[in-house]
Amino acid sequence: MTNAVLIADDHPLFREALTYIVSSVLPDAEIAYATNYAETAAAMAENSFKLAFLDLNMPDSNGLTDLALLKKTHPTMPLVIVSAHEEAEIVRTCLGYNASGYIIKSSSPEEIKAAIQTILAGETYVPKEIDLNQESSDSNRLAAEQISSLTPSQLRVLIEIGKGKLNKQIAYDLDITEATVKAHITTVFKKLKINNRTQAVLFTKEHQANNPELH
Amino acid sequence: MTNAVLIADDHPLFREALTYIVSSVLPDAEIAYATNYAETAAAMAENSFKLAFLDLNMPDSNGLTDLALLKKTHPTMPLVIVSAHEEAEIVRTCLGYNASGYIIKSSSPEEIKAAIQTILAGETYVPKEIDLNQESSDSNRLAAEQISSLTPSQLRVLIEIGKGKLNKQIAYDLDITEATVKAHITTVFKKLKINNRTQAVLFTKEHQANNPELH
DNA sequence: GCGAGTATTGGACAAAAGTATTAGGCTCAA
DNA sequence: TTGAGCCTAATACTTTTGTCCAATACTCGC
Repeated sequence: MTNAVLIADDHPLFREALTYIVSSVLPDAEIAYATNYAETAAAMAENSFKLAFLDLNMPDSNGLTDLALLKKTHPTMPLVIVSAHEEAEIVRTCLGYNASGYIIKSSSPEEIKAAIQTILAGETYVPKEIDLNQESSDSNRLAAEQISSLTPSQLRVLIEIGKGKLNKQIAYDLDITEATVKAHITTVFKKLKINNRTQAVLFTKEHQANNPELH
Repeated sequence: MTNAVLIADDHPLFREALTYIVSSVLPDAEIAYATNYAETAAAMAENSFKLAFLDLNMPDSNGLTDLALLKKTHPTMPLVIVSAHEEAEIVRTCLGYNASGYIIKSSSPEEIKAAIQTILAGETYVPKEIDLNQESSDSNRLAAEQISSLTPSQLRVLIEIGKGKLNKQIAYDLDITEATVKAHITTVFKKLKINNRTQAVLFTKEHQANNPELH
């Protein structure tokens, strides 16, 4: 069991504040940082973290598909979403993707500290003002199920489609052949019940964690 | 010169409130209503309005592309955006698409009344707390220029692409042939400096009026 | 009326997307 | 170790996308 903690957030001030709070709970923790999604994935591939904080609004973030992929590739690592958004539906949706908790950035240090302790104890944490008795909307739950049913490779391909890339480019960037890309795409379309890549783009955009229309 | 005014908004309460205010300024105005984008376009095709209020967050709205298309097809009609968003950048962007004004929904009735009077006098109105001295971001201004350079037909096709439709479906829905659709698409891509339809979807999504990332 | 810009369409073509099928190699759990 | 699921890949094929070129027609301002 390592002592490492990852903080993935593009705001320096927030990273610093969170570092301070984490240190107060885990004085001997080694804290690693990521300031964008690429660094986050790389850090998690190299190290195993006891706990990771993740901002889904980093510049290169792909929203909930990122969360799904990180959870698929590191199923046991507790992943806490940190975000400025306070909408209950967004919080519920993140939990639907198996996040271990959700911290609102404007929370007090005391509350964040309590959140960390709760999560380290193996429980999930959400701000007390969020009503979890109310269920996530049908469409959001369905989307969460569909995205969670994708394998890591399928998620990676979907994310690249969401950037507007050609199959050829995706193959090059993921270091696989175009035939493999196509095979994954066909499976993804079936699982998401869509027919073409423009609908795939719309699907991912509708399920960005920062989509205020998340209904 | 007609006396008709159009209110396009999907919130019944807001429509009612706005009706009341408009009546106080224009007692003999005939007020028409639309509760989604399709009705809005239809109403404007049938009647000529002295003034139109437009909510860009209606369920079937395509954001700023809608605004651009309505302005193209009805260049002289004063079009006022009504929105809950208070971000200055969004306001500036709407003005970049030649809206005649921008009303924040949480404004007081007095302020809205003043707004209407200003616009009827032929001037543009923005909430006084919005700083118009600061310029819209380069990327937003460029996008506004690019979208404004599109012809009505090109805008219509772009909007349909943004819904994830096939060329064949677009042709059917717009009642033109697939050859025409393709011709428009090729021109749109050149004007927007993009290469394929997934990038077109991303382009329109980035320029929805409700995009909080509008930077 | 003339010319410019726009809308429309067709045909031919190249490129990309997408499906179906098959198959080898891999890991992991039963 | 056997089977299930995943990743990979190739082949063959159809459909869709996108470009280029050419042409007709309409409208609007000058």
